[in-house]
Amino acid sequence: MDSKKFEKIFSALSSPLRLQITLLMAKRPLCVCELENIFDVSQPAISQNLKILKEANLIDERKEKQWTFFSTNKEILHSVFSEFFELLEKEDTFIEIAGLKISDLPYDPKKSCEILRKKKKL
Amino acid sequence: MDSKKFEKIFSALSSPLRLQITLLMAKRPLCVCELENIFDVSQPAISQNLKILKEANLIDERKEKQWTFFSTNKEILHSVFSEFFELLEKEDTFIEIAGLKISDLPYDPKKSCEILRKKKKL
DNA sequence: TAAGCATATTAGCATATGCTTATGAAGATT
DNA sequence: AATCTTCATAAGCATATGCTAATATGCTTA
Repeated sequence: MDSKKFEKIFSALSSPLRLQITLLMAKRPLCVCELENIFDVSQPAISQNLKILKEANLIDERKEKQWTFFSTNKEILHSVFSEFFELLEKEDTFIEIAGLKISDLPYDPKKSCEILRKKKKL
Repeated sequence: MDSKKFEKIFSALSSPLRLQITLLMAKRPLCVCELENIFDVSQPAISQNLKILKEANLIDERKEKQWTFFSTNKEILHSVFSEFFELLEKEDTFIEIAGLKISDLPYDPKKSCEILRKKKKL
């Protein structure tokens, strides 16, 4: 299961500044010079954080005259979160290290741990 | 706006290990000794990560005999993510540092930045 | 072509994070 | 009671993160 996408998005949204920026940019597009004044941080801090949001695929950008306007891509946010919930509800999960599915594990920790430890030794 | 809750949850889910643990525990309750064998990390690493998930309010725990079973609280996940999307769609947002709403900002960066800079100096 | 503005990038630094090993505490088992 | 087992906590360390100041890039306009 590839969860890099989720990690990137959750990580991008885990910083107070980036979360606020994301919420603001969901209302309307904003440029770096506006954001730098709205939040009291340096211009590079804004650019760096926008880069992280961009790499998480969370924002759109559009150049207009001398400015670059950034905005939150709410559609992607919605679709990724939907995917995440599908994964949460998916009936079974493969346990890579042990080469078995979670449904193969007995409910008794004594037995399940023994199975897992054996698998690990191989 | 209080966004600590969201930061905590996003941060909790931003680590590969915690994300995997969360997905597994969504399928069924698991104890520390099982998790420590499923993922190849030390027992304290599991406990510490469960603590972070617990502080984000993402897991339930239940003692049974000598074990403590942890499971993902999917209801809370759903409700918090819903709240997050409401916040995303909320029509207006207050810009604390400038003492104004985002809808008060003109669309022209030249004007908006000037307004913001003035507000900051006060 | 030069100057000015918006944004990106780099280097450097302080703090946060995430693991390990060692140890502690509480309940279960002998 | 003594020992195991399970889980939590603490200390220590390496790496990651997030800012600032300095600098570069690239576009716009005089």
